[in-house]
Amino acid sequence: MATRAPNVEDVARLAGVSRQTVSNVLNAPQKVKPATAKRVQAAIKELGYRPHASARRLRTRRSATVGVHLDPYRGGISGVLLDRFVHALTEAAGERSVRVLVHAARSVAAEIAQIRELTDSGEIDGVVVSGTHHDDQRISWLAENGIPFASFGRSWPAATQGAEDFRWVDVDGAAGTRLATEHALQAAGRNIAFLGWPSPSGTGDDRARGWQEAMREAGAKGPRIAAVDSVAAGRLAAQELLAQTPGIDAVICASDSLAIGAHMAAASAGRPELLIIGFDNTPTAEALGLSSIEQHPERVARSVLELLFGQRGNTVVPNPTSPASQQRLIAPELILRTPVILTSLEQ
Amino acid sequence: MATRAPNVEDVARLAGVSRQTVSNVLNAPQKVKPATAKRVQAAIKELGYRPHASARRLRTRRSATVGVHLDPYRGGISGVLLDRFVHALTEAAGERSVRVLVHAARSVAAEIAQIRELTDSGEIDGVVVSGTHHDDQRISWLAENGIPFASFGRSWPAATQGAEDFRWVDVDGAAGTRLATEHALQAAGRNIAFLGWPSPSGTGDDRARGWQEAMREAGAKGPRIAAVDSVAAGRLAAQELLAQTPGIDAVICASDSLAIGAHMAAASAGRPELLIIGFDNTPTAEALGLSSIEQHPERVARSVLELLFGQRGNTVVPNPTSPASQQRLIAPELILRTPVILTSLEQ
DNA sequence: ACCGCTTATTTGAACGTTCAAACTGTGTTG
DNA sequence: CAACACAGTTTGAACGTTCAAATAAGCGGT
Repeated sequence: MATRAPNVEDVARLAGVSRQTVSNVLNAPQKVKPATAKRVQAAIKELGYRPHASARRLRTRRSATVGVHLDPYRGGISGVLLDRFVHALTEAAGERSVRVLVHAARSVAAEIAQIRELTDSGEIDGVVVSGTHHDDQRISWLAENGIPFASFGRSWPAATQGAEDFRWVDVDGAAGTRLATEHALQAAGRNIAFLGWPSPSGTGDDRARGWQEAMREAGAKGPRIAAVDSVAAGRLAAQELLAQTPGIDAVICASDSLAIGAHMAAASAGRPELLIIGFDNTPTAEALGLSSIEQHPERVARSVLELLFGQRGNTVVPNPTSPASQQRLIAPELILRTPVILTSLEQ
Repeated sequence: MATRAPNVEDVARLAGVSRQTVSNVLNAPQKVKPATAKRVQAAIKELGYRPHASARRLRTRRSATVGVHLDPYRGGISGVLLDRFVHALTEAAGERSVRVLVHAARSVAAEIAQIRELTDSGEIDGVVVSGTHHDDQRISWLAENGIPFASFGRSWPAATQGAEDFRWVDVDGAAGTRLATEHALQAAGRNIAFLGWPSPSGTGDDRARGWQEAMREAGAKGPRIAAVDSVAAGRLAAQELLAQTPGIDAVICASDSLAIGAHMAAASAGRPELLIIGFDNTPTAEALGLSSIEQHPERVARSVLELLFGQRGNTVVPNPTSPASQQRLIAPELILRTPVILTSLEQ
């Protein structure tokens, strides 16, 4: 028992060839005569040979591994979407033999320090960044240090500072709220409010724009209000909205948290049937039967990997130097549900 | 630009010592005279030296990396707890320089194949398993193949078959439902129902037991009903319960999904104030203000790592051969909230 | 028969680290 | 004072792979 694991030499001996030929069978099969390859494959199978990853990494100086930062758990439902993204990324990476290494840090500085350590020590070849924002330090740092990366989240104007332009995939938030607004115009009425986040917010303003444009095109008008991203804040803001503007026909929200809050407020105000549409399509929205915008994080993950590793394979592509078509917008989808109507009896 | 990264030899030259001394400064400082260590540290800093992980792994035959399987995303809120666990595991691992490699597979067979590949190729030293169940194939396979592992989820009788006993950490489900039941007995009344999952279910039956025991001790009695783990099924089951047993004072649930369903059913039945307590303390329960049992996945993660890697360090401990105290139960906590009372107006 | 060209295969070296053993110097002990 | 223990340090080798260069084999054309 516990005998040494077979290596490339053992396989070579059994197959009657040299080390390098075995290596070629695995890494460049077209260089090997089919008959030879067959013998080698048989030897590999017989011995149960598996290449030692560290030796390969040491020699090739590539790890075929990508680092993903996990944002700290804050409670609330906002983190759920990113977890779905990480899941999807892991699945897509597995299909092309790319490994996913997750890491966590409490601050941006610590995150950067960690990425530096992981790349310097050769543990990862590149990084997937998520949740980019205005003036994102990570982006410029990664670009300056020549570390290959791609992001879930676009380059918001200020973030681009220093870093030319980089590879990103994002969900077309404006298209999402446009879908929602157009549906509401048709199904509920013309007085449609938008409940979003305080400006400036790249993602938030983008989502507001879809509503705004759809309203303008329809010649309709409605109030735009803002609240920080939580159920409680959304509820408060919606409460005030409904009190001041009684004729509201629907509320388009920048997140499911806000939508849930709005739903509660609507029920309190005696309008439990009010059409409310959220964003992110979280399990919570699903549980309550709230309509929402599905981001399709699986598609985002696949695209991010394509930008970072190319169409196929597990070798990272260096950061682009000239602005090429290295950005992709994913079309979201409107998920309509019949809501569980709420009526708050408190207060 | 793009000059070769410094290695141990470069540091040695600059500090006027040998390779091995540099290595010792990093891995066994007590073997090095303080004055020498200081010189070496300075040289390391000056060059910005960082050991190459692959070379180290190759030589030591350890990767200081643990594999974690991500269960496929099924929608619903049940996966949220595991994501929290993965987060916590990543944070705790980072503190002791253990890497976390996530992988995904669509079937148990594929998961096992993946673990085999990752261990054979030396990418991971051990595995963290979650969601153990009756007759869990992974457990026996890991044990048979001598792959170090620890699990979030205990060894349910049938799962132990073949594998003696293994290292696990779990949340004391019975203690959780006992807390919930005792609170309900005191705050709501003596007729308390339990809404759980169909038997046999290791986790589910364990949670039922806490309610059962607390009720017996109080000399109280109540119905036990079952539904598959979804909001819809929970709602249906609770609807029926409330129709058949009008005197119910509270409902203890095996999950937040069931609790949300029960909450809706209660509102429908004109009893929106009925005390309902869920399990898992998901963001959804938080958003709705539902009381629930907090599992403290952070504590679980820390314990799992301690079992797998020992009190400190990043070297895996082999699977135990004799039954030692290699299991831990984490005490859950009852989180009380003032619910957003629901009344369904449908139907 | 020779050359040139391609295809197939082998050989030596290198990636950067740590292990194991050898080698110093310094103090302790009988 | 020789023998010994021991802390501190160095040296050669090894981990398993792939790169780069060298060799061998096949083959058509002159």
